Amino acid sequence: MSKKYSIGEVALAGNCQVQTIRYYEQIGLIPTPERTAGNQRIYRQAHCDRLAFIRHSRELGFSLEQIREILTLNDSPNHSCGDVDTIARNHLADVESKIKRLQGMKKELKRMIEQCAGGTVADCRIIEVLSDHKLC
Amino acid sequence: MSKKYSIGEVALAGNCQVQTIRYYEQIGLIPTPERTAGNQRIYRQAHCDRLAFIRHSRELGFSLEQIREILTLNDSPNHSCGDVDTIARNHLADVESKIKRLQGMKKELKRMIEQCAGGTVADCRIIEVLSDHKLC
DNA sequence: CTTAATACCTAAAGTAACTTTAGGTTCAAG
DNA sequence: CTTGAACCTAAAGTTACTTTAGGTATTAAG
Repeated sequence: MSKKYSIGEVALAGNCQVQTIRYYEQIGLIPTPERTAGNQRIYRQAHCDRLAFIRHSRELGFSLEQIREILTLNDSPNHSCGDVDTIARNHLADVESKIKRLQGMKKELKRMIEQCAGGTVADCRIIEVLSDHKLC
Repeated sequence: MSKKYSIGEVALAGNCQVQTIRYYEQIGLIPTPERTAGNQRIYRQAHCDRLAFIRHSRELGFSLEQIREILTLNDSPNHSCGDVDTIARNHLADVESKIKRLQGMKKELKRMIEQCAGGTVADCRIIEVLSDHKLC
């Protein structure tokens, strides 16, 4: 049998809180683990991998329902990859647009910091710059 | 006086729902607007700009409290620029880290899409790629 | 001028994805 | 064998909205 891990160890490795793991178990995203004689959860490598996948996907901006979808497909692996592909492609477009806008914001913040040296907020024009109005 | 807008027009321009605007008003992020004789909200350009700023910032991942902070400074423009500078610098660091992580995501999503080309999920390495386990 | 379809109003409850709190139990070090 | 850290459950709280329910206002059509 593979190595055993406590919930605390798994949380540390998965970069989340202990309660978050219990929450994922509660909503059925992670299978119920074995328990010790004293009722404490015992995890194995497979649990760690699954949690890592979930946490990583969350950081990539997938919703728990999207993740559940992918995991379900993965759990019954005779599905075509196309569904996953569609989800990933949609997300890629989203990520690229976010990067673009953040780069714009970065530029503006830098400009602000430079210009801001010593005046008052009246000269700062943050909102004007960032609201970027076209409609209305 | 500047042009008047209904809440529906402002919502459309700001890319959000009508209720979201009322919510922002309720939590004090947007000033209470004038009303028609029949009690309906009337907005001006300044409201639209403020909403655009909020929505834009939200899309870029800032919390309402962070946004409130910047707006508060902006609303009392006799603050020294030092306050804004500090906030701006913090935001800049935040933005830069967001960009970095999004670029990581982008790379992985692209890799996912490539690996995913046409097979069944059994051949699909997404989960392997995304779980990316090192710890545990 | 009246009617019907929209768009608007308030207040309250619901949602996602967690986090915090409260009140215990178990485990591991000394 | 004790004590402090880590674990347990159940429930309530949080953020940023969205949905629902039950009305009122505005506007285009007849």
